[in-house]
Amino acid sequence: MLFDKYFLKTGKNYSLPHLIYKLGCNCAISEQIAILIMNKMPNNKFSLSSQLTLTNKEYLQGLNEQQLEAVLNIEGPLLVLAGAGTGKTRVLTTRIAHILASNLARPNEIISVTFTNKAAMEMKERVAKLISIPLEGMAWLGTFHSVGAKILRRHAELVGLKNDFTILDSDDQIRLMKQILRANNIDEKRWPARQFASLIDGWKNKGLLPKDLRSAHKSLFANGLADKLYQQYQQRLSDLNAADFGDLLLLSIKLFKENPDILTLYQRRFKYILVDEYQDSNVAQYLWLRLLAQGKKANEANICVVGDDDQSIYGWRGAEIDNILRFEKDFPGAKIVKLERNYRSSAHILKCASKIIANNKGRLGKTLFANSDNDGEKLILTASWNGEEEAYFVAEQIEQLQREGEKLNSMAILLRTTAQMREFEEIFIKRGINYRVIGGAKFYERREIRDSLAYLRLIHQQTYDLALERIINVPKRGIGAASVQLIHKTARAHNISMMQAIRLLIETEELGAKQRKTLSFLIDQFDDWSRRAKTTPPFELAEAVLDESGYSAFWQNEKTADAPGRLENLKELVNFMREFATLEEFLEHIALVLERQSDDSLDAVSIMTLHAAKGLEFDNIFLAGWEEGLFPSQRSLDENGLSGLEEERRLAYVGITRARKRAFISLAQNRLIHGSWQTTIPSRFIDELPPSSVIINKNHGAFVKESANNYIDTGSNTSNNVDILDEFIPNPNSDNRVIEGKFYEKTNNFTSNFRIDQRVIHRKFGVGTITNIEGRKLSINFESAGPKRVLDSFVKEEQVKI
DNA sequence: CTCGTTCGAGTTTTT
DNA sequence: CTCGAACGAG
Repeated sequence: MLFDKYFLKTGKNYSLPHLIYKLGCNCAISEQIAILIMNKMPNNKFSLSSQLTLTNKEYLQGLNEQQLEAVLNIEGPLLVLAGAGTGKTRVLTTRIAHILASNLARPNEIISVTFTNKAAMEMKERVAKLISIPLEGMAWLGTFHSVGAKILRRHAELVGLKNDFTILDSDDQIRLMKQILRANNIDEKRWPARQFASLIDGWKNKGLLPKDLRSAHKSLFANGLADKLYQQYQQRLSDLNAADFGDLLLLSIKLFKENPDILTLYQRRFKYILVDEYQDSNVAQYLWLRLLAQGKKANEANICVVGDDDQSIYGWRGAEIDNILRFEKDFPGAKIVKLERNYRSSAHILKCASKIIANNKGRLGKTLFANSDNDGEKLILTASWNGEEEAYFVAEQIEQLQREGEKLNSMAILLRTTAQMREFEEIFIKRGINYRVIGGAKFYERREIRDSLAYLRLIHQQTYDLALERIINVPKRGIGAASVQLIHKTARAHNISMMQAIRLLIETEELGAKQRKTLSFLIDQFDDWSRRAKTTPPFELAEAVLDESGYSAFWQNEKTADAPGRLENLKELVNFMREFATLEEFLEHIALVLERQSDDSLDAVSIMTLHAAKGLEFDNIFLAGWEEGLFPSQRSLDENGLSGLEEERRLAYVGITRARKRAFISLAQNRLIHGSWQTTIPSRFIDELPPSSVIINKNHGAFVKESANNYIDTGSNTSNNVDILDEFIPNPNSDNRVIEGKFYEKTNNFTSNFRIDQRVIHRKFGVGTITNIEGRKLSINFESAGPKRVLDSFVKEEQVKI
């Protein structure tokens, strides 16, 4: 390079501005040189500050050396290994800002992909904040799937679709699958549609079309018919002008492979490729990226991937940790930047996380170090008698933190399984601690939302049979399986949509008189709605449809505990639609990006799975259920052996690194699993914690021993955590245990936190009012079910669940 | 066609 | 235990 020559020839330490002046470079090039100099000079004579003065770009302010290196190295392949809490998003967004500000590409010439809508949104907003460019400019910043869909829509006809193809949700997918299995006379008991759907999903994640299946794949389902069924499924999708999630990438790959001219078009267009959370990418995503990057030689590809091999926790869903491990091989000469300065957690917390993850083999190897000098608080380890007491401990601890001035918003409970959530919800309701459940059933996966969307899709596109099947008898109209079968048969026979088939059938005698009348009315309604859709704003239309179809009334009449919540969700959906000018525009976005943002204006503890916690951070983290079999999960161990264990360990790493100030790990000695009590063994991960950063809490029900100190600081104690813990494992025969100095009896004399005249909700009986309380037994007068006596743990206070 | 009952299965789930 | 799907009686 020119610079190399110059530098070697002069051998002098010119000031950077001087150098640049001499070389007459423009600003963007000069930054490259700054980096080169930094690398060339053994003791880094050019300080960071001189570089900043030089570049004088305010968006670069405050980046550390590694971050700056990741941002400024824009030419050629780059792997950024970003440990937890090291400013990964900041690097990505600043890098985009830098490319744009240096006029190296226009916004629509940068493709940057993420896994979640949330991450994509955050990036858009942060880029816009760094440099003032309009958000719409970043047309190719989005999730893998939304970008894939965008490309696919432009060339749909080349893969057997029309450009207005529908994106199927997993519900529709299963429905379609069932039809195919039925048509092939396959025993649905022995070969469930759900299982086949997940198999196909797995194949699509691996980039496999039906023709690519090997016999080992085929034999996994229906005695070797798997490829035929998969083929039929793809054919049906094409007939329906629909694609499932997997297709968005798989068909894009197919499109690129079969049409090199189109691929070239995109390779030229995308001057820079950026990928977030690369450790979570699967084979299909890898192939897709590689095709796009192949416009240039591998060592010149402008592809920048950011990720953390230690946070790869989606292997069970097809993510290939190998993608990140072999990036250097795929792109020879790739530069690797490690971000290891952690701005989030205290030193003790980082030590715990690092010690655990160090037990994994095959890592790229990073060591996080804390940014502050203060070691912070040690991790607190607590054993409880059972799950209920564990939740009790957490609740007490939360209240204690609250008394110390911590907000509920600063706390989160991270669990391995969703099944563990119930116990926490129950105690929080009893104690009046606000909480929110993150993840779980997604907004768009809820029945009421899917039903509403089916109506709207059908209004937009009357040929969308799957939607019609979904709502033809919702609310109940007296159109049962027999009628649907007949409609189906007629549609197939004439090769028309089901809606068309109904139009034919209501002119004949084939249906019962009642059904004919009902369907005729329904058809008229849909025609009317479709007409109105052209002039009415979407939210108004939706409101009218939900009302006129009787769908809202259906939930209003339903007296179950969740009915009010569902009505709330419907309102929310209608509200959300206000942002859209046309129904089409709304539906276009809905399949990929309907998410409910949580309301942080309310102070509440968050409850979520460890998986859902990735990317989030809280001051105070509770990690519950650290028991062998539960965490690490037995199934992971059984099915994936060592690699399964390592993924569980990464999950532990993710969990601990969510904490800024405090982390609490807890376990229960006994746990109710599938209805029977099991004695547990503390998780092996507990043994992997560094004793010098852990405190064992014996001020809890599990610990019968009296002691002046509430905690044992293991300090430099050589014995491992579990041995120490063992000393304090409770006596199973003792019913009375000490919690925070108070006498707490396990069962009978428990006073209920409910009060007479309080309004409560019961899972089965619905809403009612408490008339009497005896210990834990409540007498309740239910509005629909009448007076009943139930245990307090079966009812919840009537309130809108957040 | 609808409602009630029994039966069986049971991590994690970014799109 | 606790949810859904499947089946049989009105």
